[in-house]
Amino acid sequence: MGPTGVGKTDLAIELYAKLPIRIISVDSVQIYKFLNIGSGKPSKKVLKDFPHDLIDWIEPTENYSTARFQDDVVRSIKDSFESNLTPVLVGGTMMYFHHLINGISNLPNVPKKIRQDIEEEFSEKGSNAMHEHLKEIDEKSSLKIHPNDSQRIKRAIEVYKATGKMFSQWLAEQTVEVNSIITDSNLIQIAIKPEDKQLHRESVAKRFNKMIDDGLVSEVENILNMEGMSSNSQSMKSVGYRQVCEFLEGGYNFDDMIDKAINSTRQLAKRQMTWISGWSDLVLLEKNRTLPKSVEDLILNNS
RNA sequence: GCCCAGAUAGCUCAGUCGGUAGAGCAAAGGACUGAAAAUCCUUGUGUCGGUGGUUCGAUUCCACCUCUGGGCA
Repeated sequence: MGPTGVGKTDLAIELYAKLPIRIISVDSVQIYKFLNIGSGKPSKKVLKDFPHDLIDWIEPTENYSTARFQDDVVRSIKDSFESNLTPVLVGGTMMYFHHLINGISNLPNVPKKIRQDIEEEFSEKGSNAMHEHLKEIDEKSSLKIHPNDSQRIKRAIEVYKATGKMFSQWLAEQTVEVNSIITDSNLIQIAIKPEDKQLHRESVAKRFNKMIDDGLVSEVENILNMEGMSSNSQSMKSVGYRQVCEFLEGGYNFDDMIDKAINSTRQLAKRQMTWISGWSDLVLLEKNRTLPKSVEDLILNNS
C-alpha cells in the first residue's frame, strides 16, 4: 500500500516475475472498466503478462462500496490459496485495506430509492437541517457526525429509513469480525512512502500532465458518452476525472483544470499518508527500496 | 511624455472614517463502518511597494519615488 504514484505496481510486477504470487488490486478507481489513463491503471500489455484481480471488474455506471470489496477480495484471496499462489494485495485505497484487516459490521443493504429520496431532500434542505433531522431520529450518531459532513449524515439517515433501526444501534450490535482468511494467514503489511515530499509533489504534476498527453480528456469524453453515464456517476467523482468533467462542462478552463487536478491528487496522497502514519504493524519502504528478504522467504514458505 | 487605476498572506483580493489586519484558494496536521480517488474537522502565515511629511500614533491622510495595468499622445 502507499500513496498514489510511488511505484506500487512496479514492485508487485517485480515480485510476480520471480515468485509464485497472485496480484490482487486494492483500488477503488482501477476497479472500473474504461477508467484507464486517469486511474494510472497498468497497460493492457502489462495486465496480460501480469494479471491483476479486481481491475476492470465493474462498469463505470455502477456504484461500488467497501462492503462489496470485502466480499470480492476474500473470494479472490481464497482462489489464490487454492491455486497455491500467495495473494499479494496492491493498491492505495486505504479504507479497503483498513476494513479487510480490522473487519466491518455486517449491515443490510439500503434500497436505491431510499438513497435517492434522501439525496433530494438533502439538496432542498441543506446539511444543517438534515443534521437536525438526524438528531431527532438518532442522537448518538448526530453527536459523532459533524453538521457539515453531508455524506455521513446521509448514510446514517438512510440506514434508519431502510431498517427502522438507528445507525448507531446497528454499529453497537454488529460485532466487527475479521474474516478468518485474514486471521489464519501470515500477514505482512508493507507501505511505500515517498522518499522526499518535494520530489513527490513534482512527480505528481508530471504524472498528471502525462495523463493529459496520453489522452485523458478524450477518455473521459468517451466514458461520458456511454449509456447511463453522467458526470454525477460515482466513478466520475474520482480525482482527475472530476476535474476533466468540470472542464468539459465549461466550469474550468484547461489550465485551471490541470492545476486543480494536480492539487487534488496531492491532497489525496496526503490523506493516504495520514492513514499510513497511524497504521500498526507496517513495514515501511522508501520509494525505490527493494523488499526485505524476509518477505520473499515468507512467500516461498507459504507455497 | 501626460492622465487614470493599482501595489496588503505563497496566489486572488477585501479592509482599516488614523489605534499594526481577514476571506477564498493553496499549505500543514487530523478524522474515517456500503461514494473513500468520497466526505469532513482544526491551524498558521504578513517590514500592508520604498522614502519622507503631518500626527501622541500612519498600512490608512499628504508629497515624491519605484513597479504593474489601462487610456491619451
